[in-house]
Amino acid sequence: MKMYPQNKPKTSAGRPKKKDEPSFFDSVYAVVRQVPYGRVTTYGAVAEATGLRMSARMVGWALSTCAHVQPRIPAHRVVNRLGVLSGRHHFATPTLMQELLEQEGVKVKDDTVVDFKQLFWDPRSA
DNA sequence: AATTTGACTTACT
DNA sequence: TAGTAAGCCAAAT
Repeated sequence: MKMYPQNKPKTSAGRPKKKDEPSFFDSVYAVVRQVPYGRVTTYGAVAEATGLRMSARMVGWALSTCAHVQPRIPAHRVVNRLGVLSGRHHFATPTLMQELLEQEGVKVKDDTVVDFKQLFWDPRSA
């Protein structure tokens, strides 16, 4: 059940196989990197920003690979549409994501971002 | 090569 | 109001 990629995906951020064809992952990374400090966004919003609109699942997959990608992606700023830290268990430690958020001034309670609606950052408003 | 799973979301029953 | 179904695309088994 370990769906973790042993090898870097050929479409990883660092090595796009096609120069003129930005991969889905690259787009995700680009968007997530644009998330301001102390703000959060959702998988759906990122997916929409990348053109995949509702394929938010892929955003999560892309972020799963981001852990070993060079330009470290602030994946802790990406939560599901409810503001829940659904991906916390994919970090180095399950509590890392929450701690990172709290470090940035984002209050997290019960694995959910407090005032998520206010802290939500829409990629389209970049 | 086909099937299953996955950091999700929306819509229908 | 809650539960179930489908959609999305890619990687792993």
